[in-house]
Amino acid sequence: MSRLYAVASTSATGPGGAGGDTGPAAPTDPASDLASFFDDLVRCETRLYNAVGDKLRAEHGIVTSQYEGLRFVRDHPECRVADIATAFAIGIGAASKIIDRFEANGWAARLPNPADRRSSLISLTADGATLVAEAEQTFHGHLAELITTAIGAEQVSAVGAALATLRQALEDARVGVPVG
Amino acid sequence: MSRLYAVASTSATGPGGAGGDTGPAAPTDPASDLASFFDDLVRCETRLYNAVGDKLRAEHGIVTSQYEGLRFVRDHPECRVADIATAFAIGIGAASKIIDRFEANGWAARLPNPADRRSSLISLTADGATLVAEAEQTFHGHLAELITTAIGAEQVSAVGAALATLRQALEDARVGVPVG
DNA sequence: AAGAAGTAAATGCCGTGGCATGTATGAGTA
DNA sequence: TACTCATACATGCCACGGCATTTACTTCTT
Repeated sequence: MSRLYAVASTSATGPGGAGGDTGPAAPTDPASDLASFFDDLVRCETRLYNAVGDKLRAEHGIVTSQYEGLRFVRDHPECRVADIATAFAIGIGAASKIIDRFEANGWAARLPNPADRRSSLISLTADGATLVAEAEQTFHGHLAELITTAIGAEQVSAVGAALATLRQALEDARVGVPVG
Repeated sequence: MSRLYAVASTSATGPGGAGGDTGPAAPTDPASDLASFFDDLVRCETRLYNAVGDKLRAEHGIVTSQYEGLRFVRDHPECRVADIATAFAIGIGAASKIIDRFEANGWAARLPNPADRRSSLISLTADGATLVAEAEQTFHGHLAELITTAIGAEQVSAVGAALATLRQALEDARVGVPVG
């Protein structure tokens, strides 16, 4: 027998969006709206993250989180472990382990921090730089394929702007930062 | 000293690759745009997911993924393990283990499926229904607090519509579905 | 009917992140 | 200096998901 997929609450608000019909009663219940928003956000993120990761693994032997970490270290040379944790809203321990693996793979190195011997300055090795440069091509290409076939460039811009605003607000308020 | 946070957005064309950029006043390089879009999407998702999870754990002893699973089972009574895997774009094994934990906690039960003895029909117990109803209040309240203080309702609608479209496209194309 | 092939999901191993704890170092104070 | 407190990180244990494998059942083919 046929099964329902992800019908759930969500998307039901429909493309009409702005107008918002919603059949029987309330035009747009704010709580439902936010729940749908969150749901769609999480589902899009999961699938895009998975799909890009599949591609990155197949072509470069890394996954999305590693790609993101490599790119961050490249763009922030001599960063510290805590910087990585902050940027990705993960715990310090997790960030430390990410760098452990980068070092084990020869992609990055911890250099002594002369200003503070508790921490290290992290930078990519030549291998790491090569890897991330190659992976970036794959990443951009596949992302474009996935997104632009589904929504238009102007929607990407609009959503991107709103998400950037939201992101900034969450970061400023230190929302959703793990403890350790 | 204090370190930069996640600047990444559009500035990433840094050293090395400079080459043929579109120029200083053209912030709409499609590849960069999509990368920023993805980055902001992932960061927003992570922080919201973490923040809501903190609240849910504090007040109900569950985390976001469990809340989502409970809500799905409530909204899809007699669903099967595969339905859960499909809805959340996770593997069958992971979905099976989620239900294992729900059962262990007394929140859901596997009932025999008369139409196919390989699978079970999953439904919430009374405890599970109570829990998800309570958690839903927390979820909605906290989500509203986090989002509406950052972006306006019309932006939520616009972004939500675009994300719903994207989500639908990704689901239709079976993008980002794990194997197992 | 019998065998082959496909499907649903349970299980094991592994990698990864969260959280708690431990350890070294730096900063502040008397 | 000595003492206290805060910081930066490393490490250990646990929970969870991906993937591979296994088991039970169903469906298809002949």
